[in-house]
Amino acid sequence: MHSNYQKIYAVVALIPAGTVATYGQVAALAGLPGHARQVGYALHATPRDVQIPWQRVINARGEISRRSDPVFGDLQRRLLEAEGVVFDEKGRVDLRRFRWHP
DNA sequence: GCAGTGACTAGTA
DNA sequence: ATACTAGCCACTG
Repeated sequence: MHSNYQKIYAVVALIPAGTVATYGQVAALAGLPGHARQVGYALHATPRDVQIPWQRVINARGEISRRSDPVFGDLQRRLLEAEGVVFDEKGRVDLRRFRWHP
């Protein structure tokens, strides 16, 4: 397991319920500025035994990023809504309201 | 080693 | 406001 993945997982684990963080934000907090794409890749490759709130990481536009299997996007939105995160009519989150401020 | 890929982003039009 | 672009960089075959 790559240590950078562990750093990313550690940061994601800190995001409180009801808030979200962007890929770039997670990368920067993990000490890996400019590695936003790797955050997405790391989450995609998260082992089942590593349990982290992956649903709280969204893109810089406040929306859930498209992936190969859309079913995970639907799951992500439902998980966030269950935590109190509100989506607008275009499926976007107001980052001014819900972004995590560590 | 090289080329393709992707849960990204900031800039430009 | 949306659409496209270039830059990004670890992973994979």
